[in-house]
Amino acid sequence: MPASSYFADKLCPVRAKRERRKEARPGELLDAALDLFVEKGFAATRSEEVAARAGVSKGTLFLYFPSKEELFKAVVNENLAGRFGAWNQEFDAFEGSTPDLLRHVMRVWWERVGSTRVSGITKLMMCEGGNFPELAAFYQREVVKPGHALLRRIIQRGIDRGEFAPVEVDLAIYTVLAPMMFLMLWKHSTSICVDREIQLDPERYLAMQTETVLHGLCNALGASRP
Amino acid sequence: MPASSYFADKLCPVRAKRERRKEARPGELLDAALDLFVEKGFAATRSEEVAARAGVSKGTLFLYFPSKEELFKAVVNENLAGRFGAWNQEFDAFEGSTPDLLRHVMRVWWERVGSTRVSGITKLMMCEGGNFPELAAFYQREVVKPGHALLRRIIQRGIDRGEFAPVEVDLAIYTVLAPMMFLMLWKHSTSICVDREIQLDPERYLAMQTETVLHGLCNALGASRP
Amino acid sequence: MPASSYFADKLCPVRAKRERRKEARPGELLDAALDLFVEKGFAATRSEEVAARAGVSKGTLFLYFPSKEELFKAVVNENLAGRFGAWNQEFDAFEGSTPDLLRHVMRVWWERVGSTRVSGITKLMMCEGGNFPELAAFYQREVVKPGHALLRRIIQRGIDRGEFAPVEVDLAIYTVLAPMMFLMLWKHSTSICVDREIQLDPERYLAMQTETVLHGLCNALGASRP
Amino acid sequence: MPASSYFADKLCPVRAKRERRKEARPGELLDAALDLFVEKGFAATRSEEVAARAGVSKGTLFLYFPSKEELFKAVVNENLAGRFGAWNQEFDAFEGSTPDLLRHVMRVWWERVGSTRVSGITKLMMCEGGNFPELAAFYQREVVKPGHALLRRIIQRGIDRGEFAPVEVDLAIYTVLAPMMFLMLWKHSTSICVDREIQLDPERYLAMQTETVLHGLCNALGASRP
DNA sequence: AATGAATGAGAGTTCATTCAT
DNA sequence: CATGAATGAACTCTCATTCAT
Repeated sequence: MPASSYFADKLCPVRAKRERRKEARPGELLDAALDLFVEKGFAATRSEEVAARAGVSKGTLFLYFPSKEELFKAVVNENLAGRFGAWNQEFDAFEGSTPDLLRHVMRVWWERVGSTRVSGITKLMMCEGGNFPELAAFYQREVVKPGHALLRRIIQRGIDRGEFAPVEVDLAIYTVLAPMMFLMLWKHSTSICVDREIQLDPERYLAMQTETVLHGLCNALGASRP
Repeated sequence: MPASSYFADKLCPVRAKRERRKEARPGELLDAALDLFVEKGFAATRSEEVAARAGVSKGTLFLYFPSKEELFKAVVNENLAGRFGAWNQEFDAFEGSTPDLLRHVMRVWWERVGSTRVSGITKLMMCEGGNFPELAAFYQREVVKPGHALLRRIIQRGIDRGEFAPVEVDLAIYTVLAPMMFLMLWKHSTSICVDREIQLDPERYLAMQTETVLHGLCNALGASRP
Repeated sequence: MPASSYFADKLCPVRAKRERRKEARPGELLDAALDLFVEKGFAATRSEEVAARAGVSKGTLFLYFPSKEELFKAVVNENLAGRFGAWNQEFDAFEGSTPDLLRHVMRVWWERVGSTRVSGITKLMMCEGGNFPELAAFYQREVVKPGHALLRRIIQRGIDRGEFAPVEVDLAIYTVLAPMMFLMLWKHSTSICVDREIQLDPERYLAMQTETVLHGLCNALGASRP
Repeated sequence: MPASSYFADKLCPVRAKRERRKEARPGELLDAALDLFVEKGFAATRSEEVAARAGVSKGTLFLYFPSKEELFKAVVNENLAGRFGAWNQEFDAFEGSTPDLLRHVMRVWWERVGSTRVSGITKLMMCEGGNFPELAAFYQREVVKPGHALLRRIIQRGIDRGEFAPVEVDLAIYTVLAPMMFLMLWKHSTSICVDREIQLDPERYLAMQTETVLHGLCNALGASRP
């Protein structure tokens, strides 16, 4: 579970209980907000409920976050935007083949994002982005762009190393993205599934799609119909 | 574009202006409602705005539909639920191979649903179903179930005719559904796309996925892990 | 059942069915209105429902009565205000003792008003008069005043003939009125009664109260404070 | 005037202004609501007006009472339902004869209910109960039943002590109730009274009716016609 | 720092009345 | 005469945000 990194968490060994709670506040609020945003969406989540779930009063929420939109942005930072630095470093350090890197990336993505609450944020943005242009712009800038850049570098790495065919990179990004996005939507759209989620095994689905994608990338299937 | 079949439109060459408007009203309202529901979602669409777009006043809307929820249900009936009868007939009459039938179905689906406003309804249900349980139940019953049944029959046809491997049918349904659902989401989540939709050519994407799926169905890839 | 006397009902032996219906319209509307006003009250009765019960359209109602208030006034005229003329004549012609006249009046009132739907109008005015000042004024003028006058003449007759003590007439009126009004309220307040109206036998109650009142009138109990 | 006992009012000598207001709010709102319900009835009273009369905004009202119906129930509790406990105790402790007890009860009822705004609630229920079934049921349960029980015990006491004839108790209840209910209706139906309420002196009316009722109870007049 | 009472714009829905046909 | 489609003001209830304490 990501700790509160949006608000400084300077380490300090000795700390009174009261004070610790105070410093934990933003994190608790972000945690509650993530829960509720994912469960109900942005518009349908009431500020008061976020506060209640974090164990504080409505007023306190607005003490830390000047508006519901800013709260949402903080949630995005905490759980997605703020983590690209580490991810980029991690993947840059990868030493194996690019197909293996891509397999690794998709597995890791599933573990850290896809299978967690965090994937609900992406679903939320797809659903409500149109109604909250400022949030959409923020998400674009802070999540979509870095995410695309990350994938672009990987694909470019494959092309540069001769492991991938010289595909059109911007198109290839979406080939990789598509199965991940579908899984997120699926996972959070319980209302549309018939008999609980027995039907779709996410990990098998993802593994299969990964291979399909790799097949395409290695053989330039994405560029022309066979 | 589907004509108003939800409300009877008996032909009658001579017709007073007022009366014609009356008969056109439900259709106009459903049309406006579809637009707005797709654009903003269910909760964020204001009844008055639907009325305004149809060129009538707030009160008139409630003359035809007793509540916003019923309006939505009527939109679903008009554009999805009410059309399964014809689709079933059409596909039952297909005489070629089952792989060709599946290719036909997916192309036709794209033409008539996926590429039109109607796909926005499915996106909407995935996004807001959780907040409107009655609508979710209605959609389940009137759209999801018939849709699954339609696909199930096709897949079963393939198995029966020895064209498909004896895959687990309920699982296979989702393999077919996945790319269609992804496309719908994608199309209606402009707020998340970077530079307009240059990036993803839906028809190419769909064609490719169709072949992948068919490959899986014909070789039972979905039945056992490679 | 009082026929439509508010609208002229000139007798005419031969009449086409269509035309008769036309002339019956106002009466049917008044009848429906009486039903609904008594059942739901003035404010809670919807114009459309009155029309529907009379078998005509909303528009037709407003063709005969320019507003809901005028409709109500017509109902009052038809069932109460317009009948004082006949009642006065009838009671003026009474030849027995004044106590017997009073007994007769109260019995007759119960038969023609108290026990019928019409008593609901009085209840309605007591309940909603405050919210509809114009109706209250109309009812005052057209029903309360004539009613008081009717009773005043009877009581005065008793005094003049030496049958009643020289009571304060205006006070005595209310002594007579009270049990009648209570009965009306009671009859139309089913929501407050515990086990259906088994408990109160209106006729016995009225008979008893009549004797009590007569006792008071004959012995001037109402005339001086003890 | 009944103090706010529906909401606890723990005494606390020192109190910040804001907090004092908060504790007073429910009482102020109930007070305003009683005023307006009595003046206009339930349906015709607008929530916003209640709030305004209590000196707060629309929203504040709904902070304390989740709906107009609940507000009404609270008013009933505060002014009627919640007071039967004390009344029962008080009357149980009475040591005189049962006729004196009944005289006392009726006098006390007039002082504490009949002559106050509270009697307007009963009038309101008689007028609008039919349109608001849930309120009617609540009033039945919380007021009518306890009220009947209270009277039943008194009448039974009289019979048990040989002071009353062995009348049918359930019928006798209504004999006692009738004059009280008439007075309430009368008092709140100003719109029907001719020249202000000069005409009916409630206390004299009640005293007279009390004696009539007692006469009946002591001599079993209620059981058979003389 | 923390509270929670208070606000008020805005949503869905109802219904008396009008008027073109 | 008769219709019923259309209107729009009015009503109840919600919730993000403010601010005195």
